[in-house]
Amino acid sequence: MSKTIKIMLVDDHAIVREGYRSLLQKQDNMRVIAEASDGAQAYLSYKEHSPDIVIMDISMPGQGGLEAISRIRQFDSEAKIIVFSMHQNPSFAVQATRAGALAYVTKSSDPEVLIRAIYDVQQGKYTLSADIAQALALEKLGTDSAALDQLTVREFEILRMLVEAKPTQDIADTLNISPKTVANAHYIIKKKLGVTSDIELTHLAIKLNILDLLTLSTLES
Amino acid sequence: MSKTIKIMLVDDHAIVREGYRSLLQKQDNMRVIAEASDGAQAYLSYKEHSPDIVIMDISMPGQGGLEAISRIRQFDSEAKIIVFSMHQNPSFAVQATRAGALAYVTKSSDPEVLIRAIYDVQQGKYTLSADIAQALALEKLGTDSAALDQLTVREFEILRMLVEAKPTQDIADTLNISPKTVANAHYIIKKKLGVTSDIELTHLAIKLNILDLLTLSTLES
DNA sequence: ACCCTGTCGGGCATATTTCCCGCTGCTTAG
DNA sequence: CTAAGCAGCGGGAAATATGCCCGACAGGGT
Repeated sequence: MSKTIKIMLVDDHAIVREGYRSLLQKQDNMRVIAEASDGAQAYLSYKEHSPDIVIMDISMPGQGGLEAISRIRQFDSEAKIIVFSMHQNPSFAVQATRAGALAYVTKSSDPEVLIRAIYDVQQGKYTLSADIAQALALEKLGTDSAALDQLTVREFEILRMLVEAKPTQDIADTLNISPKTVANAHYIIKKKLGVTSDIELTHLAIKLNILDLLTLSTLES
Repeated sequence: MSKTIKIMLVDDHAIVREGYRSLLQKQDNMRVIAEASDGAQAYLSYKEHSPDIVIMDISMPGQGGLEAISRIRQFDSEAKIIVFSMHQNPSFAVQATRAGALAYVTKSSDPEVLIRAIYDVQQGKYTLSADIAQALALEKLGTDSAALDQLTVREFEILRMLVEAKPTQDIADTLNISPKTVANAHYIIKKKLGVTSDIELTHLAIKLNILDLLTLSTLES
């Protein structure tokens, strides 16, 4: 434990970065050397600062965290990235690790879980927070749809944008690919998930907690 | 600036509470005197500590923040509550203020916006973060929930089946009309409601409580 | 080197959407 | 009674989207 671990924080909420910093300052062998508030910045900042560990949120505006993880790992295949997410859905963990993350910790975990994960990842160990590990285990037991895990990282990302009702053109723009590719992915996604209409697709997204209902509902009154 | 402002924090993510604390410590006239990680705790803790200001997240497990706000205000109609949420959706702000919050600040705002809100609320002023104020203004010019009244009875009937992902053919069969008519109605409905995709249509249906989520969600965890 | 998988997009036949139209039947007002 | 208006029904035709195919290319693993 002699060497100082250099850490980069990526989260679009300033208050959360404040929290990380405050938390990590209490560990005398960790230092926050860089921060970013979106995926694109994260990539640039990684190249500039070469941190030992990246702590990254994956639900960020624009080109999200998964894309950033891929890009960073493409640049440095040794990059050690911990995903720190609000999503309890194990499929997010699956996609994150597929994109190249070494750990997945939920924000509802105790702060010490994150600290543990940093040490583990530093030593090259893979980590899942307890709640996710359990959910993943349940999913394995055949229960419900691990159907999402059939999707590739890219497809998953496109799916998330699709079910937020983003127009094909917008998706193509943010991912810098052709609308035709998005349309093809759209088709593949429906095929893999076994649905035939966009409405069914949306239902599925709700069931699988990809679509955050809280962002839409809140009615009655 | 003589009196110290006593603050209670309510957020289910420990890391975010850490962030608040770190941030507020920098203000020498504010002190965090209590914390809670869910709505029920928040209510009990409020009664015990009588803070000057409550900073509350509203997307929490269980009975959530809105419920907690109502309960607290029922107990103390002078309670000063700031909602600090990740949701940019203005209807959250509407709901929050309806429940009795005096301010709504998004987590993507600069930390200083929260500090400002604390001072404002302390003086009884109502505050919205800039992004929400704008979104709310836009919403006024745009869609409103009475859009449904534009639909004829038949159209409404077809809409309900559509958003349940019933195939066009099935709808035609149950209503004893031609699939072509259903397709036409489908088109008219989207046009009247001002949406361009079926995914948007489904979102709208959820917002307007046409689609009964309980029939598909099976939520847990 | 080789295969395998993921990503990207062109091609193209088919299906759907979009918008127009005309027809019916029911109400309401003049 | 009669015209006007609206709901419902569905055909036609052009514009788009979908479904499914393909080939290309890059990176990883054996």
